[in-house]
Amino acid sequence: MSGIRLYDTAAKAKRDFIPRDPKNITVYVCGPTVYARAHIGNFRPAITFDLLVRLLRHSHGDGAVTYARNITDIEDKIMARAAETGRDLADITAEAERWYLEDAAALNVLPPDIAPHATDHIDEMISMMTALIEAGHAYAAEGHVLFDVTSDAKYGAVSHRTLDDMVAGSRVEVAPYKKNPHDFVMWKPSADDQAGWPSPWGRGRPGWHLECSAMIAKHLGTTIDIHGGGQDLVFPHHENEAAQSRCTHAGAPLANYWLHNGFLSVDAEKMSKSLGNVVTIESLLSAGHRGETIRLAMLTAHYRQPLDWTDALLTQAKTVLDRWYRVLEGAPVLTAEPDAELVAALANDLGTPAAIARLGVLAGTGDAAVLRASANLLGLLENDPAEWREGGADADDDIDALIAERAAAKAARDFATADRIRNDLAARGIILEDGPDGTIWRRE
RNA sequence: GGCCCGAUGGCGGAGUGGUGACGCAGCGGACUGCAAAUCCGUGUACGCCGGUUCGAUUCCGGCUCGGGCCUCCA
Repeated sequence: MSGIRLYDTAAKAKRDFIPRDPKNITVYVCGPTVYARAHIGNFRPAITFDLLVRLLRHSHGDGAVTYARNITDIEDKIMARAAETGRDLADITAEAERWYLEDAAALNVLPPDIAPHATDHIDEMISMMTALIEAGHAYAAEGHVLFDVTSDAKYGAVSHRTLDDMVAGSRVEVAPYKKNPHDFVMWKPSADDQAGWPSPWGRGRPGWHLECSAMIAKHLGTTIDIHGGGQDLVFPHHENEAAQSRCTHAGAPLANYWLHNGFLSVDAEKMSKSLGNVVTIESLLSAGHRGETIRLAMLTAHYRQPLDWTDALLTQAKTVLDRWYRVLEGAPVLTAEPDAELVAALANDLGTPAAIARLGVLAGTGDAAVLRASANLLGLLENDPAEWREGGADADDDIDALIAERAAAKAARDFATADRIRNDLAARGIILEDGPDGTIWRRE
């Protein structure tokens, strides 16, 4: 009994988390489609489920969790990018994947145990489609392979909508080769100049939903413990994954718990290219924000709540981190167990706001070891305190000299000179703090 | 039109059937040559209308507003 409770989208309720096997917990999260710089919204699931995996490892042991996060490296957006740039598809995906991993590392997002690529699993996908066709759950038509949603009595169970609901709201043009308007594509034909693979139904490429089902089955098994993603993926992506996998595996569920993170807006508006308000991790980092600041800002809201991304949010996160790091600086680095109340807060459906409030209390006690251990569980306070304060390795050499000069001026009661030095440094983003042991500086 | 989620002080953000956490900002004080940092103190909020209840922000119903999905999307 782990004491962990998680909100399961399919059950519409918080449920006690009971793993299939406490020594082998499986978690799968839909990772990025690699064709461009990822934005902060893309990293909300990455951070959320990184935290979940850290918590599961804490409660069940480091070796008890297998975490997979896929890379979607074949998709129409990627193909469009290749066509418009004339670049090789593999170049685009390799570059974008490298960017994604760099950004993830900056945010203290641990690498998953398994990072399967869609294009490495074409054979598994073809096997799955073949099995589904044989079982009467899918059919081939005009080079496509489609899933027959009417063949699956449980279709709609994850997202809580029925085929009747969908028909009522449908405004989709029905492709002529579909038996039912809501049948979805698992395989589609590729033109000669498009990326494609040979298959029993002709040269083509997989649909997005199929990739995840095939990769989960191969790497994690028929039924996994937790499947995560953004709330926009509930339908159709996860519904379709669930249907394919369930029908391939004689009714066995794909996942026992479905977790979805809420959406992120920027200055109260949806992030979109047309509004020009897409915020990438890279742009925040080059503006001088640090990954840990971004991570804390992201965790201030509960993962299922909407979060509005603003400069004020980042500023507040930086202020709080500065304060916590001050508690660590100068304190001996001791090992400790994370605070029990903080763990309990996280165990309650990843209650990061309560956990962060608890970190504030711990900082107030001055117990650096417990503060550090507890914050580390959230992927925070992992830097060296002095390096954090000075903001990295690019410190200018003359700061110490100027501080000494100011100290001399102060000793001579030449406060005009002392204040001029302090103001000049402030203009460079260097804040001086006078203490009993002399003056230290920190990055603004 | 259908399905789902949300609405708490200046801002961020928990939580609870019965004095409404915590953080940021603000304000007052201590400290400081003055600041910064730190410490102490401090004000303001539960979208609207009904219902259940001795009592609702918390439960139920309706409404309004916002978000997600129904087509690619974290």
